[in-house]
Amino acid sequence: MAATIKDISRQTGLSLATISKYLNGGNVLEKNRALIDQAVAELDYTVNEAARSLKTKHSGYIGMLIPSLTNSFMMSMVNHVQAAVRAEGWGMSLCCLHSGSAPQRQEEEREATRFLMQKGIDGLINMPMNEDGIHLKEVLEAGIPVTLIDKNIVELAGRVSAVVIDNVGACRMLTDELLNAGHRRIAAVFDERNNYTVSRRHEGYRDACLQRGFEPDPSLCFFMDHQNAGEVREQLLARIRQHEVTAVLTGSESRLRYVLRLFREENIRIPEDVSLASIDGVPDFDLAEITSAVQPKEELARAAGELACASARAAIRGEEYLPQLRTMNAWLFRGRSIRPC
Amino acid sequence: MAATIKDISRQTGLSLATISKYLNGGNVLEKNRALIDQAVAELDYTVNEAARSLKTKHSGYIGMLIPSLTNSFMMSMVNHVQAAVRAEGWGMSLCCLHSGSAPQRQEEEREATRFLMQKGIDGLINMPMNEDGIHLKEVLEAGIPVTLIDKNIVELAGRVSAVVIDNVGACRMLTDELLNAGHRRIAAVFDERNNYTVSRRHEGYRDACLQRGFEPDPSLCFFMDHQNAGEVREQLLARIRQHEVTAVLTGSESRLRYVLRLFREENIRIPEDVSLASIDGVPDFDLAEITSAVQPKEELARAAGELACASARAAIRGEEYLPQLRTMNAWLFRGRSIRPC
DNA sequence: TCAGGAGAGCGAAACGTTTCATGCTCTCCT
DNA sequence: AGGAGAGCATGAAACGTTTCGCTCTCCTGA
Repeated sequence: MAATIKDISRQTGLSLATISKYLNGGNVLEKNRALIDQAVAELDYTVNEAARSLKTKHSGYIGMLIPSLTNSFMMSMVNHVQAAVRAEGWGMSLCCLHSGSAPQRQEEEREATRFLMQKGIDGLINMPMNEDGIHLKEVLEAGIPVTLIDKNIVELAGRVSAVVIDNVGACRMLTDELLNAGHRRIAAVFDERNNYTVSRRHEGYRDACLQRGFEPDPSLCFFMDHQNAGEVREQLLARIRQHEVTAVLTGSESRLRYVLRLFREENIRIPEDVSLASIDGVPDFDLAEITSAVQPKEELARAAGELACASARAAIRGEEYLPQLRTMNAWLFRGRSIRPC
Repeated sequence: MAATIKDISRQTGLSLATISKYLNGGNVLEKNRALIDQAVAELDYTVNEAARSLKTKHSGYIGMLIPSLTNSFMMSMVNHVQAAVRAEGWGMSLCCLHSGSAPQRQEEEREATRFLMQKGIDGLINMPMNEDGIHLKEVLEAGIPVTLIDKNIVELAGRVSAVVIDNVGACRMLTDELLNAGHRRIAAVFDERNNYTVSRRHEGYRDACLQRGFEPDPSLCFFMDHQNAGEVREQLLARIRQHEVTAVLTGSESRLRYVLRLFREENIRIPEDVSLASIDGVPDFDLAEITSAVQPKEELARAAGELACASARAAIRGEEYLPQLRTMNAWLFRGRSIRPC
């Protein structure tokens, strides 16, 4: 049976209060400190987290809730959030969603949030599916600090922390790269509409074009979801074949993959037949050498982890903690997927 | 302030014991059931897991401990273990290692095991770094059931459950595929030596050759680690250039990636210059079309998750649970990376 | 010399459950 | 009518911490 503080008390002759105080960083006399240390070592004592949780009302866990775990971006987030959080002594309780359609996932996200709350978390790191943040309402009401990662929710500004990429800048940078190579008829393939990230990226794409004095052709801008994949495919192929499109910009790893597969199936060569640039390469971008905006994934994740720990600590101590918004920049990887036009 | 069982007691006039019993699936009178249900709904009661843990000595968490989270295999494991475990009502506490070298990782694995134990877990799912399972000793002593995933530890047979791939069969199958195409001088590139999975895979490779009546040339079999990467590279290239090797077998996703990068850098074409087969493709194997043994990742992970939950439940109930060994088969994906020799 | 205060230790209560032993109330049978 | 026994309900103790309010000791400075 595991030793308890009572056993330490018995062995040292000190009271529970004193021992608890010392174990939590309080001051005790040198000789008592030695006594306790010795007893702890001999009895192989470790604090019972359940009892501590009951008393202190915090759990020692940071929850992490993400919409899926099927691409290297997410993997990196999980990996480095975990590292950051553990380095500060917190456990990480992970939930990833599995439902197929977006509305189902939104519902699942609400369930999963409740699940994590129920298990007990001191802070929540979330890449939200519900763009309105409805699922975070009760989390915040319960006084649990929330850190958004990769996707911000404007309605919650000032109430939650967030760590995001400068999506506008990243997409502008990529588009500029294509524009500099002389391309003007640039198709863009984004994820589904009505999504914070997507709209920022679209904005960057449009910005870059406007700066060159032209409004991008809206019919070249695709927001691809499960519904319209086939349609997008046809449109895109037709435009490329008719040379109405000389370059393609993909707005995410998943869309890049889709486009790469499409090109391969249709024997469209990069960059001979069409130039390509993308936000985020596939993990082995050095295999494919796609020019891409590389997100500082590790920094992003670490920052989120650290922010979450800091705010959880503040919440526990009852201190005020003001939510932070941190924005990071992607850098440009120049591959061989663009040729001058 | 969150409602407690006492509030329910006050509102319904029933005793704590009755309410607790009902909440845990016990029998109460129909009218009391209704009373309690109503009070729970009105007060928005949820059980305090910390208090429950303190009393029952279990935490509601399954720990998952993996050596890294940097390839799609691991990602799949995490993703589907999480799904399986949550479906049964358990939380998942994730730890992934980050140290560079193998000995450091082994030490980190021991630390991380202690960390998880300290946080409190009812079961542990582990893909072990320490091949001797030394880090699992105190876990088992504490009566916490362990489920190994992907790598078995023979010394622990009968004391832990395990879910693994038939590595021998998978590698034999791949080697056969190369042999059937007429290849005889097949180089093999495995992960570092002294590793359960690696030795099984090597066995499969050797088996297949022996069955054709020849012992594979040991100098064509590479066990690549951080130390000898450069050497392996030179050797392998030399052999290929001198046509002493007509096909390459890679023993893992990571080694496949290494080889693919190497070939690209050196302008070695697949399958024109050399044939290739691999355990596990890269995630987009349909891009690369490498003939590979595809592991049933999802089934593997789900089985591990379910096994862990089942044994945790048994341990909690104080029932005997006998550890299981489950072996799964990989299937062959025929790409275009092999040409007849 | 003595008031005042800092520093350390202590006892007891509290956190919200579960569970054991006991007690009560019916029902049903003889 | 009386008794056995099934089926529920209950009071109280226990799980292992933390923390509040108190006491005691010892030191400082006027």
